[in-house]
Amino acid sequence: MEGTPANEQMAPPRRAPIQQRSRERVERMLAAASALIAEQGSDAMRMGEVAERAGVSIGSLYQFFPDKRAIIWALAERYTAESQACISAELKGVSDAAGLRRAFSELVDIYYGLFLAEPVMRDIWSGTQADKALRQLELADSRANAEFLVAVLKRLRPGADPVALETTAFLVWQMGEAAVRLAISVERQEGYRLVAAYKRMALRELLAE
Amino acid sequence: MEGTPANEQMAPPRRAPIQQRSRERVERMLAAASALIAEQGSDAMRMGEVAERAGVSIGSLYQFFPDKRAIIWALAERYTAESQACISAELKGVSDAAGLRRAFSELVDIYYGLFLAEPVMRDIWSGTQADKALRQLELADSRANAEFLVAVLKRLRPGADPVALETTAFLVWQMGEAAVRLAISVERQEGYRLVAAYKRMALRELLAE
DNA sequence: AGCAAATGTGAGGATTATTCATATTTTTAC
DNA sequence: GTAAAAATATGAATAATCCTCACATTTGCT
Repeated sequence: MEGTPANEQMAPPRRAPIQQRSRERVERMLAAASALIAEQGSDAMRMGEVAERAGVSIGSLYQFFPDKRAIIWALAERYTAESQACISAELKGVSDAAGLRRAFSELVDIYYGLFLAEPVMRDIWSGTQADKALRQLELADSRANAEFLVAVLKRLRPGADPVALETTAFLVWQMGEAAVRLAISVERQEGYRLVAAYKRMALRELLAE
Repeated sequence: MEGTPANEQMAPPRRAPIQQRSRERVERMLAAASALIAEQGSDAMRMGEVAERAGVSIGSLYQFFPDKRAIIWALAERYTAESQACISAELKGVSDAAGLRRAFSELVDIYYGLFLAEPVMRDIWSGTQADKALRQLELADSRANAEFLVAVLKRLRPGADPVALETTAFLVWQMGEAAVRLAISVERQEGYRLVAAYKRMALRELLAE
């Protein structure tokens, strides 16, 4: 599934690596792409350079990735899968307001920290909107994460309208992504303030009514 | 100034149109670009096509715009200037909570409506993050707009910490842009709910404490 | 061994942003 | 009014890249 965004308007699909050999080579390709993105950004990443650094031919690259975007998509998918697991774990046991406060604050900090520490993630997700497939992945990810939040909210406010909870959770989550992206693109000091303000704002909404 | 983002890492600057003749031609270039973006998106917009549709040579295009991004930037700048005037007018006289509620709600509706109605704006601002210069323009715009909000907040809450107000206003504004972009990329029905939820969330924050 | 499927290769096709030497028009200087 | 200077116009040619494809090699299987 990796490297093949299930999406309309995509390039012709490629074969998935079956043999051990090709699986290892695909790993090298992704590693090379990751390194290049970290160094120069995904826009400046050249397919020829990825192939060279991975020690494979340009043809091999295209054997497994239909086009340049697919490589970036594959990297993005790994990040989302990883963070989704983390989010699920953090929110799993929460069942009261204090617990939500703690877990939510923790999550935002982790997410913010990830963006600060991972240039690749920063690059990929700041260019999100330009790419239909990536945008789709982000929305799906956000919805999935919002679900965990909805589960918590249902425990906290059993009487509330489920649709309203969905909406709130989804919105809060997307606002969080936007807030973190904003925070990393301003001075560190101001970034902290913005993230803190977001936490207050989000928790006020989540715990209100 | 148009067509020349004041920014690092930009292409060599071009001459500004001085004579009547060239000013009209530049207008035609921008109109052609706008039409093409509306039809196919800025990514699919071809420089040659812009020139052809504007009835000028490809060389003339590059006489006034250093590169493709500069054309998009020039269009974006017009939108921001226009909406900034609108925002300023709407918030100018607000001096109580009820007034803020009304004006803010109005502004969000206008902004949401603009995005729904203007394919060019939608295209440009959904690709924002990918382009450094555009991102810069967006942040500057957001800060400017937040200032109007800060002015109102200072009237409403004279005792509050100015820095906190700045932070809140800036964050709320950016969240608004994110919320509207989110709203237009989901089903209409859900979009409405999300925008409404954003309004509640933002106003709760703006009027709190 | 021998066949089929999977994988590997890199020169070359195709597209497109951008440049530049040159021609034309407008403004300015006298 | 005229000549020099500045502004503007042009499009063939350049350059940079993504991606394809026809053919070579390796692996898995019987």
